[in-house]
Parts: sequence; structure tokens; C-alpha cells
Amino acid sequence: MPELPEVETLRRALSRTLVGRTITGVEVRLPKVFQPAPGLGTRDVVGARVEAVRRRGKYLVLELSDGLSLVFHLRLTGQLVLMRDGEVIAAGGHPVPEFGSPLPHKATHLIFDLDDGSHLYFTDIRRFGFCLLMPTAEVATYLAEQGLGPEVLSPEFTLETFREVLRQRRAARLKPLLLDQRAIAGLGNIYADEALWLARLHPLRTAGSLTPEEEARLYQAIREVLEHALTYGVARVVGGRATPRAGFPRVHGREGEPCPVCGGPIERIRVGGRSTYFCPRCQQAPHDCASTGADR
DNA sequence: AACTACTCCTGGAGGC
DNA sequence: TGCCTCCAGGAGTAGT
Repeated sequence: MPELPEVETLRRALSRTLVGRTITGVEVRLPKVFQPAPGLGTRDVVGARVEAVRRRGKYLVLELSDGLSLVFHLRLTGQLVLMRDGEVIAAGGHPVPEFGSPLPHKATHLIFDLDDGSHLYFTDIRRFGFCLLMPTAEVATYLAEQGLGPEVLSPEFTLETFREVLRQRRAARLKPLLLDQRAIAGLGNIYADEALWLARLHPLRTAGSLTPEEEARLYQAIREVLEHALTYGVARVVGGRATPRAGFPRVHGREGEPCPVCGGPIERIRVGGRSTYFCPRCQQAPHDCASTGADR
């Protein structure tokens, strides 16, 4: 569930702690996780210095000296932890295994040794995440090939940009649309639900059904939930169950609990194969929506 | 174009 | 206890 706020929080932490460090060793414990471009391998990483940590959507890029970059995607359960002498220096991503617990874990697939004696551990219980090694010059092309939509928290993501996305995908239901990284880059299941709740829009509404006022509300809500998570801490959701901190998340992972606004029970439905949490009172169902218990 | 189903994987929860 | 099924959900792909 690392989504934009989780990856961005991690990026900021690693920018402070990892930049300037030189990699002195690499251990690949699960080969499929480490994918070097043709002609490249772990030997090319040893001796390289970390020069910058960047993010695009949910991708995290460690830019190294020698013109190389490591491109990470944490997918569902990936995490990166920088540790020295058993102490966490920076950590982010999926919170299992718990940050601060001894590493390597049995699901630690990649270990980078640094010149100050610290280690960067890539751990991923479900093994969906990966780390690519490629020339820095090719990173932009690679990311472009992924077809990522506008970066939500960048100046390019204006209300007009968002309206253009909605126009191009008029028939799409809001929930799958928000999850589609080609439409907008960065949202995942948790923050998509949060944004729809905040905008008071039912997840099954279609993009083309929104009034201009609703479009603006959704645009604001998307930005707000992400900025809130970056400011006050990311949501903690494990196995679909939320552990709210400071009342966040408000609806995701909280089936049957009261809506923070109206007090009615939060419902869970499946949309596009994914659990979707919403308040049927605050988020009115579309008229053509066969009952989810949300109308009437 | 948009939908569903399946795939990659493991671990935790609940039923019996 | 132990075996079974279901569920978690980012993203790619195939088929309708």
C-alpha cells in the first residue's frame, strides 16, 4: 500500500540521510527483485555514491554517481529501511515487518552496504516490488514508457488538467479512475477512498457525471488528503484494517464504524475487484446505480 | 473505452 | 492443532 505519501515521506527521509553515502557492497538475496539493464550488475553499483533521491508517482529513484540509477517500486508490501547498529535512520513503505525490528528479515531481498557502516534493506513480504538498475540517462524514458499521468502535488496538476482527465475518461467510474496511474500518478486504494469521501462523491459515479462544482471538490480533496498525510503522517493500514491516527484514515478500512461527519455506518463494496469504503449518506449513489444500500 | 478475471506472492484470520 | 478458504491490493495482461 505504499502510495504517494508513503513514497514521498521515504524520499524525504532518504534525501537527508542517504545522499552522499557510497555503496560498498550489495547482496541480492532474491534475484528476481533486482533487475539490472543489459550489461549492468551489482559490481557497477559498488563504489557509486548516492547523489539524489527522486520520486515520480510511486517510483523512487536513487540517482548514483557514474551515471547510474536504482529505480524502486514498492508495490503492495515493499519497504526500505536504512539502519546503523540496529538503529533506524530512515524507513518507509509497508509497515510490516515493523520498522525498528531486526533486519535482515526473511523477506529482505536486497541489502546495500554503505561507507558509514549503515545498511539499506529492501524487504517485501509479497515479493511484488522490484529494484531496477539502469543508466540515469534512461530513467526519464523508462518512466515515460509507464505512461504516468500528472503528478498530483506538482504545479502541473491544476484544476484544468484534472478536468481534462475527467473529460477524456467520461465513462469511467471514479474509483478505478483515481487508481489508474495513467490518469493521475500517486493515488492508491486508501487515499482514493479518502478523497472520494472528502469530496462527498460516490465511488461508482462516472467522471462525466460530475458538475463543475463537484469536479473542483474532488480536485481539492485529492490534494488535501495527500498533503494531510505528508504533514501529519501516513495512514497505517495492514491487511485492509486501519489503525487510525489523528482520525486518519476517515473511512478506509473502517467498515461498520461511524462516519466522522454524519455518524452513519461506513460501508464496504467491491469496485473493480478492490475493497472500497464509503459513507452511503454523505456519498450519494448515482441514479443509475443498482442499490448498494446507498440510495433511498 | 471500460469492464472482469487472472497473475504475480505471502501471511494472517476465521471456519470447522 | 491443523487444514482449508478467503482476503489484503499495485499493476500488468488477456479476453469480452
